[in-house]
Amino acid sequence: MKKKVKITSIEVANLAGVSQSTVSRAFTTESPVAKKTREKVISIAKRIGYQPNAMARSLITRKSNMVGIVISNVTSNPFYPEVLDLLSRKFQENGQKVMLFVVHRDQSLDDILPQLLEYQVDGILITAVTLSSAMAFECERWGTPVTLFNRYVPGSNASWFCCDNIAGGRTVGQLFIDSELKRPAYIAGSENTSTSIDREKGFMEIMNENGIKTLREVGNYNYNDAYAAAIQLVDRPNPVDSIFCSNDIMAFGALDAIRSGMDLKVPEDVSIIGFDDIPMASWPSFNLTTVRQPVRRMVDASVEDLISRIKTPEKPPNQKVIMGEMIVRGSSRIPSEVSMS
Amino acid sequence: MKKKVKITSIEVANLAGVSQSTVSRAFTTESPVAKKTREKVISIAKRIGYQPNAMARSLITRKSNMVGIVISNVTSNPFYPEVLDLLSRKFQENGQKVMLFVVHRDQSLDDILPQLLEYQVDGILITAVTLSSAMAFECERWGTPVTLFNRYVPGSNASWFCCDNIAGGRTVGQLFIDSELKRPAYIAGSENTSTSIDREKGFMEIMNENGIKTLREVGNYNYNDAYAAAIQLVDRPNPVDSIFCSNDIMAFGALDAIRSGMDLKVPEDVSIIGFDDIPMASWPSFNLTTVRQPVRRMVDASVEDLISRIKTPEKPPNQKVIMGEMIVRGSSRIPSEVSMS
DNA sequence: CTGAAAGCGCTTACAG
DNA sequence: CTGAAAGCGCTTACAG
Repeated sequence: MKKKVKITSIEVANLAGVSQSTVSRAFTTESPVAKKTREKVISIAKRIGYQPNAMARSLITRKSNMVGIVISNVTSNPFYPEVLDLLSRKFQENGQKVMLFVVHRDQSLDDILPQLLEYQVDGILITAVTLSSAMAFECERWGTPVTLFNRYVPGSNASWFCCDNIAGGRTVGQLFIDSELKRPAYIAGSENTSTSIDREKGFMEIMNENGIKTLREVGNYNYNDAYAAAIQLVDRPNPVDSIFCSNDIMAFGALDAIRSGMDLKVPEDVSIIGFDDIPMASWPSFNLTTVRQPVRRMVDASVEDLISRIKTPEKPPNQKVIMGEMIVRGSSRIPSEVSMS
Repeated sequence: MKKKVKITSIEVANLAGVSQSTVSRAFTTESPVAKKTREKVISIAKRIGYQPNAMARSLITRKSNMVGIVISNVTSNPFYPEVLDLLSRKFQENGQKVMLFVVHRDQSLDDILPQLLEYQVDGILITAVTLSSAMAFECERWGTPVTLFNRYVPGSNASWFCCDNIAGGRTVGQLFIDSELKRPAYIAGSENTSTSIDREKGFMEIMNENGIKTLREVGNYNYNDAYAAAIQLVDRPNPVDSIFCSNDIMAFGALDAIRSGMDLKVPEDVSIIGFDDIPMASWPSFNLTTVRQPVRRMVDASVEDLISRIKTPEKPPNQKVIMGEMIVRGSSRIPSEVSMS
């Protein structure tokens, strides 16, 4: 490969017979340059393959036009690739470049955020990862706004946007009750995530209000653990007749466990409801009743919040909960079936 | 949010009673600094929340320690989130930050690569996207190495690493033949992708060698199109008895179409084989026979190639094809069944 | 509208 | 081992 020869604005200036400042202005839309001068500069630049160096520009303007996205579970839950796709598209539309970090179980945000700050990102969007309040403080000290997607940190001044997980859990509980299901269970995601905790909270509230006892297993937001958990719930003296899984992937595991593992029928023997409404939920193999997360609105809200706080740093953070929607498909008994029988 | 007050190395220098150069050296492992001096500087830096500005550093060192990843299909094929996850992890382990671009159908690489170059990325990794030779030239002119993952550009000096798609297609064809299937079909991915073209090529070679006529539909690498395509192939006078789908997601569509749509049996009526071996392929709902792409080896090879060409720009590009592995599950008839019958 | 000059925050020869 | 100084490639007052 050819030796890297950097072309700078000075060379363009020489070729165009103008000063370096003028070349710089030609590349900034708002700067005052004679139309003819700009055209000449641009055409020479194109010819010799010149483009302004974004590092140098960021250094002097003190904005990088980069945001950091921190995400996890890209591989274990198809919901997050979609979130990432929408987020990155929306940032691109707003002229922000994306510096990406995919977090793994063994990694801590404490190692990642400093790298983002070092690169002077204008803002940070965190999804599917919990932010410690120490790190929240660190970002605040740097003056870098942080927005959380589907997580929250009480008492920090990060913005956050969540699906209304408690309300979602309640809706599922109510549907079970309306369908006259008597032995419900909850399969939790990862124990320490607010999403799983809040969905469980809403679900249990309804069950308690109706005096219904509920079983509980942990599925860690993955297919295999949920598969095993579902077997536990059904392969017992007094088996469960309905399972609420904290996400769709686990619901698929439960579904497969009930049908292939236990040779029972869904929804006749067991009703199953998930959470997310990923595209696969509507496939005939699953046909899953689930709570649809309003991804698009959550993404729009998060990105707009972050961008507006980048523009106006004194803006206070936003914290909003957005309603999901129950999507009834074939994996759960429905109230009308009950009344018809 | 508090006003952004930037802390620079000068302030650390003043507090520590050393020069700014010494502060800089304290943050560079190889630089000569007295151990005590370094410790003092680092501790003061930590206290006041100082970290070197990566932009300024990149400007002078002429390396950004950033690579660009360009990807698409993150949402439509679970194979790519996994690729992205592994790629970004591997780059992180090598101290490279990742600037991410998710490409959509309406977008062209021609708009994206200049942004990457503007930000002075040290190298570019492109996956699931085709690189025009004009753009390949543009990167070469900038001296930025490019590595392709599962794509290739003939005649450019980009590196590339592909699964052996032709061999994979041949293996599938051979399995059909060994299983005495007589009416095979191919469901193509997106028409202009080398992956789909090469898998088809290998498959058709075997069929031609054995004088077997083959049907063909297009599934555009997505579930719904493949579902429709499978119906076409089966709901006809002389229906197909085996379908090779160019990826797993399409195989799921075909599977659901055959079972739920047409009420036929897999593999008794129709054998179905996919390509990728995404995690879902082993779920009981699908239990899919498929060709496993050696993702890990492909990722390792790509990242190592790119990093070594960043370090040593005069290195010639590598272009390698890596063997996949046939994973036989329940969605296809197998030769032994035939011989037993 | 345009140019000369200062400065963004670093790294790194050069000299001591 | 340490400091003073040049310079990375830009943007942007300032003056004309």
